[in-house]
Amino acid sequence: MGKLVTEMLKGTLEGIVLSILSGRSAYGYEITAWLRDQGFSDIAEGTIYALLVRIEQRGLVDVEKVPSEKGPPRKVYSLNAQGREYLEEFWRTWSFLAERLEQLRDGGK
Amino acid sequence: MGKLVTEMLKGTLEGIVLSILSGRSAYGYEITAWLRDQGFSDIAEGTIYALLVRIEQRGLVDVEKVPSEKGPPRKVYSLNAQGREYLEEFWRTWSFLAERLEQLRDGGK
DNA sequence: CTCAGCTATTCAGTGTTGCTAGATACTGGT
DNA sequence: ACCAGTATCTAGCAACACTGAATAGCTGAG
Repeated sequence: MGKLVTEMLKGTLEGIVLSILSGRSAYGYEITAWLRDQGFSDIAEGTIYALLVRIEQRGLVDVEKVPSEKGPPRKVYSLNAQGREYLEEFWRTWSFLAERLEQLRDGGK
Repeated sequence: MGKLVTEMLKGTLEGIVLSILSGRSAYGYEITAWLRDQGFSDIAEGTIYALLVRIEQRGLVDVEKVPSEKGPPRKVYSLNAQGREYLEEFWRTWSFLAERLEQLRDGGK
């Protein structure tokens, strides 16, 4: 991919991560690995950590420090009530945008 | 809408505008008005003009100055071959992202 | 004629976001 | 002791959309 996907991720990456956390708790390293698996090949390590700090400060997730056998302690994030609310708002916004774009794609044919 | 849609527009607004131009030529004021009609209520005037300058500099559009009966001359933009190519790339990237997101939305249920 | 209001474009400054690139820290195997 | 894999954090950067204002041309009301 490249620059195009990078710009598109602005605004959506946050929703993606929250969406992952809505299914199960997870920590940064794990989320990054999972995203790479899903084809987001160039998502930078640091990006996820910075994003997690942000959503924590906004109170969308709860954090728990869990010791790991394989390295430094993990910070495990889980979506809280406020986060769920925000995620719903995210999906509404996404739907709005996706609809308009699909319309444009068909119309532009 | 608000901040959420603003962030999501980063990267997609460009595709939206190119997509509009793939159907017919248009000028900034016209595009802004059309977008507002489509529900993008808070797209700023200046944003579209800045975007048009950008895509012009990247050689994705051709420009023609056309006198207007109702005001200063219009800068009418039309998509050129390079722009069409770029637009296709945009749709590929969009599809990639949209697919992943739909998957997440279903999975997160 | 002048001023308000619509048309039309431009620009400097700001905030948010993801990336780059590196530092830091803990564990286990050689 | 050293290295690889796990795990997190940080400072500085670039791109993009928004804010708010300035500029400029035309028309119709007063």
